[in-house]
Amino acid sequence: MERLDELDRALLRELQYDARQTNRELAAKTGVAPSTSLERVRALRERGVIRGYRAEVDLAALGREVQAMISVRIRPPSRGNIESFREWVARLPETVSVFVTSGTRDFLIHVAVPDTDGLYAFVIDRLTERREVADVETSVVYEHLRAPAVAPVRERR
Amino acid sequence: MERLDELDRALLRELQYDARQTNRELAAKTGVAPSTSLERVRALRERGVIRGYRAEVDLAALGREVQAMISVRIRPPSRGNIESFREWVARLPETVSVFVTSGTRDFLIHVAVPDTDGLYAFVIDRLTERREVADVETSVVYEHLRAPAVAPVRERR
DNA sequence: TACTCCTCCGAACAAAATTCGGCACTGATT
DNA sequence: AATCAGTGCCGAATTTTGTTCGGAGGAGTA
Repeated sequence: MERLDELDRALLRELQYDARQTNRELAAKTGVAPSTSLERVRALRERGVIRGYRAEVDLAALGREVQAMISVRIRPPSRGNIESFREWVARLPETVSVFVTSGTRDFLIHVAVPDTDGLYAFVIDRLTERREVADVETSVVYEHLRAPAVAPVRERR
Repeated sequence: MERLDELDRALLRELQYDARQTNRELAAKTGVAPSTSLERVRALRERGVIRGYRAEVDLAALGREVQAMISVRIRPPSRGNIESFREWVARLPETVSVFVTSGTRDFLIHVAVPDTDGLYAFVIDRLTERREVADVETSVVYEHLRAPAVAPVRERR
């Protein structure tokens, strides 16, 4: 994969910070012409460096006040079991994201639910309906910090 | 907080799927006039329901091929220790996100580093420089699936 | 009915995205 | 040293979009 130069990196920093700023702002902040930044960003998108643009939504505002990380052990941890569980869990409405991991647990599931009842129900109703789930451990998430995308680029010249 | 109606929800779905589509597309897909969708989206942003817009970047393309979840126990788990560790770890360049959790561990840190050496170095150099870190457990992340934002809205009429 | 409050609409205007011809630079070739 | 191809960037022209705002329509109230 083609390497990224300083301009690419600056554009990525800016777009992680605010993906909806105008191309003109992007160009001004990175010190190039709008047509140049447009072309670079398009290339980054086509190369797959930028995977997409997402609105970050406040889960609490959607009525999902309680978040948790649930670690799951699958037995036996065969490819078939891992893959089918992965597909299934990623599609549940409670699921925010899924990590497939090494170690004593095979999955780490980030869920957001309306309340603690919803959390309990998720664990004892949803998860246990899967035979391959051997072990579950739930931790409530008090706070979730995203790493502040690297500080935005300051204007040049 | 003011409740969300069907239009708000449809707009959120669309913006989670693609935050860079034009307001006109948004309006067409949700069956309202562009001025209406513009006003709704602005309100959602001002209310804090939409927290921001982010480009999703392929970490491997940035040379961070290895991801891990690192759970950390802080001793004693006093407010001072928790808060200072949280601020410190969230600012490290390796950190992708930080979960403050209940249970036997106090933190879960999602990191992305160039290679396994980088991971090892993060754990034995960075983390252990903090006195309050009592215990660390590392799991390599083989795969990270984001829950597919709910299926986009189909065009009305 | 008359009134107020909202929400949404659509046309007009301002601003942005997008295209594309051409210039400048680089490196290879002769 | 001169030529040439390839590449990346620029800026003006064009197309598309964002944004504003007056007014229409509907719901609720007195």
